Amino acid sequence: MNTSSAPLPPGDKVPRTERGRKTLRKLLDAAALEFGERGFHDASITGITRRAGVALGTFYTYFDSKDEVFHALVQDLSALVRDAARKALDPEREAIATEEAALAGFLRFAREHKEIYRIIDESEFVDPESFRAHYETTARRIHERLKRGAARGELRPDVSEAHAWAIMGMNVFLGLRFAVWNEDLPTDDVAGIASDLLARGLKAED
Amino acid sequence: MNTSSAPLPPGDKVPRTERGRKTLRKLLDAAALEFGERGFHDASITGITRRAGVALGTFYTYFDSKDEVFHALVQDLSALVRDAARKALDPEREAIATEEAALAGFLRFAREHKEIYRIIDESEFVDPESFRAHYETTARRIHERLKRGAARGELRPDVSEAHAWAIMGMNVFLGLRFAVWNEDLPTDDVAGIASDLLARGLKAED
DNA sequence: TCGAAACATGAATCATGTTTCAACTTAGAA
DNA sequence: TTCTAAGTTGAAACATGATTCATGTTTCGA
Repeated sequence: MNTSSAPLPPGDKVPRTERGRKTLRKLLDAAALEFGERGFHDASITGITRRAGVALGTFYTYFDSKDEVFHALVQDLSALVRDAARKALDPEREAIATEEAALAGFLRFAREHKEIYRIIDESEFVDPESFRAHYETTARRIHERLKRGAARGELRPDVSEAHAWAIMGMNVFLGLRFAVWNEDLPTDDVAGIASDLLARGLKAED
Repeated sequence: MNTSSAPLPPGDKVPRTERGRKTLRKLLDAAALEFGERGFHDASITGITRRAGVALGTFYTYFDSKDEVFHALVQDLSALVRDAARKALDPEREAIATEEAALAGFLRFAREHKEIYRIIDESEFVDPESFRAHYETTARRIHERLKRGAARGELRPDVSEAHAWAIMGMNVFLGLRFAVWNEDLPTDDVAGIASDLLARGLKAED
């Protein structure tokens, strides 16, 4: 299910052979399923190894603990989300259209990977450092884009970190509502509404 | 710490005497502390009863399980948040100023009650029904306000559910960043930036 | 003042699921 | 071929902490 090949850092237990790398990959993919489906608390190592088709003990060849897989997983998935969003970008595009494209890409991704969404959300409680890092990095990236837009004269010159967090929150909640919980509106429509909000605000036409 | 007097519904274990009601209140307040500080998983019933100053067994006079206290707590706190936001409202105010006031109230509240923030967030995993209900209710309330603003001609006539979710997401993430994680900007400044975004969008002045 | 219903207690029981470990298999270098 | 490091196995040991319950204590209406 997960095809990222980014080298995961599971402490000192890095696999040394091809077989090892494959097993590690199987475990991570199984963990994504297990955690995504049952949540951290209800997930069990047994469930992970069963899904991965390996014995219970094998798990401890690659991870020191339940918390550690979760951490590795968040790193892995966080990178996936980043890539998905980045793929939707085009530096030529105008600033607000860029945000629209990023959101549209994010929504499409979220629909395909609802588990990922849940896991990153849950990292707030299981692995707070990663959670914080994930959102701070994301916000920083948005802020960069906004500043670039301002420099080009497309956006107001006072775009700030708060604006970036506002946009990110918007995106996350729109994703929750229109990708994870319900798909009653096309992703492009949702992204369109959001970008229109960024462009013109909500005021009635004068 | 919690002064709400809303009648909690802990199943069939409603206290019948004054003493009982007091103990229940102590347990709920203790639970808010324990869950807020350690998260659902790391929180223990022992921790709750210790904080409440009662014996372990007493807990089960009022709740059937750990999940049930958490549920009762989310109901309790969700009502608190609602009240806090409502208090900041004034039907006379113009639509966007109303949203600004609501956010400002929310941010102040979040700074005072960081645990509450965490607990409601964590309900996504421990008590998904309540989580969903909390945000759907909140979004509905925002949407109502927006429609009222549109009817008064202050907002665009096409304000939608998506707008409500966008605003809610904005508020939640601004709360996370500028109330829970860091207080480096006055709540009113943050609310001002957000309301300005709603009013004019991000485009450069023409 | 009395008795029954409420409430409180905390040691003991239980359930669950993580982690260890000693024996075994596989891969691949010499 | 042979040897060794890497990888695999799953039953058993452990840890943790949620519940139970039999025994007091308190409250309060009659």
